[in-house]
Amino acid sequence: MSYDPQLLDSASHRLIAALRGKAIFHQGDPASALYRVEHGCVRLQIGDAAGSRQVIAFVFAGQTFCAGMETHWASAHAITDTVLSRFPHVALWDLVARDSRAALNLLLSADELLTDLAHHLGRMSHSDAYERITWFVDWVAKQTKAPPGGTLDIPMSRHDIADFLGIAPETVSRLFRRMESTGRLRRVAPRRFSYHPSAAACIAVQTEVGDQAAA
Amino acid sequence: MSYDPQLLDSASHRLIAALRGKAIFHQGDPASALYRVEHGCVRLQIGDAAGSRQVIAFVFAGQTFCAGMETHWASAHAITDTVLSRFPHVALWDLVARDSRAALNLLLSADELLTDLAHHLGRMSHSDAYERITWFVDWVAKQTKAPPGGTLDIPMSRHDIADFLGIAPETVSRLFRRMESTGRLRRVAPRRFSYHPSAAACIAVQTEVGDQAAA
DNA sequence: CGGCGATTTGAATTACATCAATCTAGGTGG
DNA sequence: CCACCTAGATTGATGTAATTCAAATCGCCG
Repeated sequence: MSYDPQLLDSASHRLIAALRGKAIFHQGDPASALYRVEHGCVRLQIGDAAGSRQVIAFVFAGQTFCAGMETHWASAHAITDTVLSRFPHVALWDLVARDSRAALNLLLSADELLTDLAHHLGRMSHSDAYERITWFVDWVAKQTKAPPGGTLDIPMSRHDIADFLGIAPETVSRLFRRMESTGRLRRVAPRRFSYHPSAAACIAVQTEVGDQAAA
Repeated sequence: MSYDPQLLDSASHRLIAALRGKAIFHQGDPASALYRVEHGCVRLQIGDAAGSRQVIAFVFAGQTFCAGMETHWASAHAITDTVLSRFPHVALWDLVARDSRAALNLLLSADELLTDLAHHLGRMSHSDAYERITWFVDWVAKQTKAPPGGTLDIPMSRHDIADFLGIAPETVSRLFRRMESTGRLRRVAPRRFSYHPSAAACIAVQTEVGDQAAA
């Protein structure tokens, strides 16, 4: 028994588009719907009074998201040009009344986000910056179904990645460079790489030897 | 419209006791109930393969908790001798069928934990260790309704606090010492303090002057 | 009283942030 | 179509908060 996004299709909804960088909803605004990403990528974030920003999650095609039942506890922004399905709350209650599986489905999807967040919290504490970046790249590859050896698009800015992983943008930049030197990534365009997950360990050793020779 | 823990009382449940240090459930075990802390304090945590531990939340009297609908994504342990109400899932579904408010109540409580976790994530990234500790102490004071100027019990170990805030136990110890030097806390027994939240800023300045004189 | 885990303290190290200066790509207007 | 322009990205140098390792101390419980 697991989460089934297709179940939502029988609820009333409409497609909406959001251009790159545009807000889908703002932290503090009243919440009235649940969303599913059909195409593109969305960023969920909270901001505090001091102006600092925490990116809570990136949502790729196929995933649903919301942030609060009554008031949005986070903002949502389109990272790329994005197409969304919007399911108003009333349509969801209607669906739940017609199909009891839907209620369980909603609870399971909420639980899924909770689990993700809990594990992300653990990663923030117990992993160093390089481990976080490598995890992040592998995670994006999985979300976008990028094949090993193929092309990997990482559509968000270095700043977004930094605010997600809790490190400085400069450090993100440096660690991407490090991943390239291990052969795990090769840059083919800005925010686009070729992805070689297996190349990590062995080439790292070669590079160390090379570094010593250079020094 | 907000969360109402009392609504649960009309669901079938029984009281259970957990001695200090005992597990209430384990990460990975099948989940079959929701719990409410009647007396004492509970720790929710996840552990990874490497043996490192992330404390997700501390739950005080009056709060409900669970970790997953089907499988527990975290373990729960009693920090002090604890009394719990256990609400089996079947009793909850029964309640939901009788009282439609209950379903919304469950969703709201899940959302509350999600919000807490999101803000905790932000704190871990954007606050330094001392800010985290002061926040934590103030938070425990609020949870346990400790009055300013009165006694504050902080029942969890330094290690638990460290794994919650993502810092080393030694650092926790040093920062508690720092809070004592500002007058915000005075130690009256192990894990028991007298609590002076307003004393923070002004006495901190006095201490700096004193430090300079001593140096 | 003795033992053992929890806590505290100290000294040395380091990973990361910060500050500041380029560099690059993509969009815009002439 | 090209030159500019600006936000994002990169790179280097420097500082520091917090970890780590190690040792002493405390407090609880048998």
